[in-house]
Amino acid sequence: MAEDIVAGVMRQWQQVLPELDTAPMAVIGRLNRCSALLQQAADAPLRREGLTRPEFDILGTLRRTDRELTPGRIARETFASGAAVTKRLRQLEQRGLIARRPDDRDRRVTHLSLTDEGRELLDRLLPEQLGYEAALLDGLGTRNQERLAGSLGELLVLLEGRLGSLLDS
Amino acid sequence: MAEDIVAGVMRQWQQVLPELDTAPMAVIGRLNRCSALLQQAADAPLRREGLTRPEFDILGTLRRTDRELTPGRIARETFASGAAVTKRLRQLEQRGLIARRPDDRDRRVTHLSLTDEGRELLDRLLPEQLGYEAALLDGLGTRNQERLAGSLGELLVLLEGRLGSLLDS
DNA sequence: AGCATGTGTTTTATGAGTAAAAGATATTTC
DNA sequence: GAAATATCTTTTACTCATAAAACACATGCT
Repeated sequence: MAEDIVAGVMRQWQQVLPELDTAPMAVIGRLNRCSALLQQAADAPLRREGLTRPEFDILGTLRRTDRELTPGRIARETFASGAAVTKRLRQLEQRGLIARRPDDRDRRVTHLSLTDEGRELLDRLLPEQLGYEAALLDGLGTRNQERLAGSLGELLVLLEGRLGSLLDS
Repeated sequence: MAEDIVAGVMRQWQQVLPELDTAPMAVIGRLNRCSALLQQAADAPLRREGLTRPEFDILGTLRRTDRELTPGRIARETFASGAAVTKRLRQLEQRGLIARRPDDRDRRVTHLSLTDEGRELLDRLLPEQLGYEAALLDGLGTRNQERLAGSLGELLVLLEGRLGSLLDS
């Protein structure tokens, strides 16, 4: 069983400051490091199509909600700022992957939807992307993946809940 | 047991594309989301001291390796670009937290170390930071944290190993 | 000795993201 | 009906990170 980078870091701390409780690093440090590596590694299929991950997320959001969405709604759904969404939408529209439709009653709002081309690209790319990600996780073992997914789910619920109470600190 | 955001997204996909295998999302999607939330939430003690997380990492790296390091070495150790390290070192030096020493023989290289002030700041801040992170994880349960740390360690070993073979794709 | 090579650091140019302000228009209130 | 208010989108200004070029110098080879 090889040692990962974070374990090495924790061992270093133990030698220099033996009384330090480094336990949180085992979870948070590894989590951040895994995320960084995955984000760098896991988007290869997307990049081949000239899409960034946030752009892909917008296409996916439109596909899975299966209805028109406003820019503001997309911003909330993808946890991005309005400005970032504006830029991505412009880019996606220029590529012909999404289309705008003005609202009938409220001229401030526009509704976005996938074009046929956009849907075709996504439906082709998504299984490929998921397959690639599955390959990255291969070697963990199905049982381990399930446990990991479960634990992360609990943690995520915890963190989402705690977001509200973070305004205090 | 509440449902997390990723579970909701997976359910949406299941309704629109029932044959899609969304299993990787359960791990990778949650992992990325947790990391994003943690990075936003977990650095509060640092920010109070006017330090960014990457700056804090540099101080920590110097402290735990317990010897002088070159900028290049720090860049590799903290997974940052050389340019980013240059800027952070300048900032930390101006604040008097680190000191430069030119190499005796090779005038290209400089050696960096913590000043007394830098070490004092870190030794005060690190336990506080770890305590804060521990509080964030509280509610998961010790057993769950250990399992999570173990699974993430395995995944990390896997991903680190796979980094070399990523040049192929 | 002198020149090429390699290594380590810093600067420059560029791109991406965000917060805050601006712009546009509907809705509410008086 | 007019003015204030609210909401949604887009633009602007700024920060931060990176990649690539530029720079500085030691080392190795001839």
